[in-house]
Amino acid sequence: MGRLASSLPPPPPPKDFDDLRDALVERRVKLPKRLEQVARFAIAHPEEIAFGTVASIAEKAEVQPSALVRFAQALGYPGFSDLQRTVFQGRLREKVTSYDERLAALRDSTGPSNRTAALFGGFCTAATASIERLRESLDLDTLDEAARVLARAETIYLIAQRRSYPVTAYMSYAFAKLGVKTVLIGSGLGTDPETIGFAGPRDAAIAISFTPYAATTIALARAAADRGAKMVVVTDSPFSPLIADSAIWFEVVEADFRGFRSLAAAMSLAMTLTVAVADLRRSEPQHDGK
Amino acid sequence: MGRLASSLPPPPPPKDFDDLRDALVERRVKLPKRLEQVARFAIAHPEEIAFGTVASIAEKAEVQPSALVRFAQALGYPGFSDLQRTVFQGRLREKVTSYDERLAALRDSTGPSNRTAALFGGFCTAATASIERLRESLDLDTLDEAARVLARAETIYLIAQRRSYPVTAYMSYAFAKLGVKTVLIGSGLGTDPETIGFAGPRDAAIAISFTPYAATTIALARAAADRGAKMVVVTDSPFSPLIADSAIWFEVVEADFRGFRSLAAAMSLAMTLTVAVADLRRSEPQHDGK
DNA sequence: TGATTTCTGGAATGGCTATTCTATAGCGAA
DNA sequence: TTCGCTATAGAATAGCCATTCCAGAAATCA
Repeated sequence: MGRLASSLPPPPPPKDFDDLRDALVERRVKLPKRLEQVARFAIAHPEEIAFGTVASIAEKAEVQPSALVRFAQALGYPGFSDLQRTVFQGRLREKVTSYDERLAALRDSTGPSNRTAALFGGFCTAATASIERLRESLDLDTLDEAARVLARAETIYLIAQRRSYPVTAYMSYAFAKLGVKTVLIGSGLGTDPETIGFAGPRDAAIAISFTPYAATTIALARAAADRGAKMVVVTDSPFSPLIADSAIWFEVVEADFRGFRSLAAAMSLAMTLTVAVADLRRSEPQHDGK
Repeated sequence: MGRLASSLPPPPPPKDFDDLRDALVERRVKLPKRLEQVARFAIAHPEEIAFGTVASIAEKAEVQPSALVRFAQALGYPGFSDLQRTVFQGRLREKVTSYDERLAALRDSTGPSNRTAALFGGFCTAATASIERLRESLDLDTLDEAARVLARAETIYLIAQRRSYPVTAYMSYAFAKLGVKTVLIGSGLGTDPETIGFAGPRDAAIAISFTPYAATTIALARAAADRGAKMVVVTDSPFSPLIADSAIWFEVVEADFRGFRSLAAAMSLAMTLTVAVADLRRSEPQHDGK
């Protein structure tokens, strides 16, 4: 017995949430599969653990109740209830009381001591400001119309370069997942003009460009429009050269910070269009496999 | 019966802690002596009520267990457990997860007649919520460290697939504009493993992946790490397989709406890293033309 | 491969829980 | 005072709770 005890120097159980989190993240405790699953759930949904009962938590984590108890015991607690009380309920207790203090501390330390922190704050602010502005200015009827036009199209061409390219790249991915046929222009293979040549009156194109408007985007958008494709344009000014070709256009003015404009508003609009089109297709199928 | 019913319009039970507090303080509910005592205790020690059992609370409040039940019923709740869950546990939950709740509320309120408008609102909320959450949880020291490591690198490899690809695509563009040498992986040419083969100890790599982690991203990140490149990882869980290869990692949990996760938080982080690295390079040049 | 240990699912169990019930105490009105 | 009513204390109870236990499935090792 003495030998057995000495061969197992039990590490002390984590005393608060951060302790536990660190221990799990750094794999300082090696856990079997199911207990690992419990650990994931616990880190992801700490309030569930704080307030739930063993049965209810087990159901949500898709685990047997006994697994929860074993998890707690593997960490060095006598039972699950102890873990729950000490770590998860303690975390919330502490949080509320120290909330105001943390806030005050934050306010004090907001000196420019950390330049990177200021950068991060700036970009976050720019992003949320852009989104708020678009939220107020976006015309919902135009949005609806754009979605309907795109839903009716056989193929949707996605045209963007440079800074706007990530937006179409995302749309390309999301549309594909939703089973909507698109062609992503601007992948850099140099065959874009030829690709656009396949566009026709039954297709549509989304063109995205901001000042300074990329020449190729303008040219490609015009080519698509000339071939009769319905155009949906996202740009930053009513005077944008893209608008000439399009009946449907959105004005998206992104806030900038340190000369870098946010993409957040354009992204939100893009996601909306993507899902809206997929929804419409689903409710009134017209261009399935054709 | 009609007369009796109309003489007792039962006031709706307070739905959150502030409601209850106001109702009790303003004496809008008149309570008998012992129940008043319970009310005092509840306002003074809300966490006791949130976490305790009827028996334990009763003991601390120097009251009979049944008094607690009667208290809850006097407020309009069917039993004490309901009051406890709705008001006292809800209060703590809200503090921590207000972002998710905002989203849940949004989901419930089938707001404007226009479905597309609801979509747009949802994606905007998801984006701002994601950004706010990251703003609170991001560790600034890690951010600084990541920027320094990347600034020291000769070449920065950008690894991402699918949903995360737009983020690296943006970084690739922005880094290029700032004169930082990068290699964008995942352009779909199929030569990525070979490209990663050029990475070495003097380079760094940024790998971005969220659940479900793309297998190729994991493989490519590992390959880069094996060759000695410094890794900076952006992922959504401490258990992400990417973290194994990296000392520096960011946890970015994006809110989702209709099953589509936002990219806004990851984007803000990406922009911050990009500009921070460029700033560092400018202030202490070390890897100009080599 | 087979032996041995570890892990897991699921049922069994005893204790504790919230709630109800009832006798009685308290209190205002007549 | 006595009546009528409400509020209370405390015991009774049914249900759920955390935990234990064990047979069998996996994993590990030789």
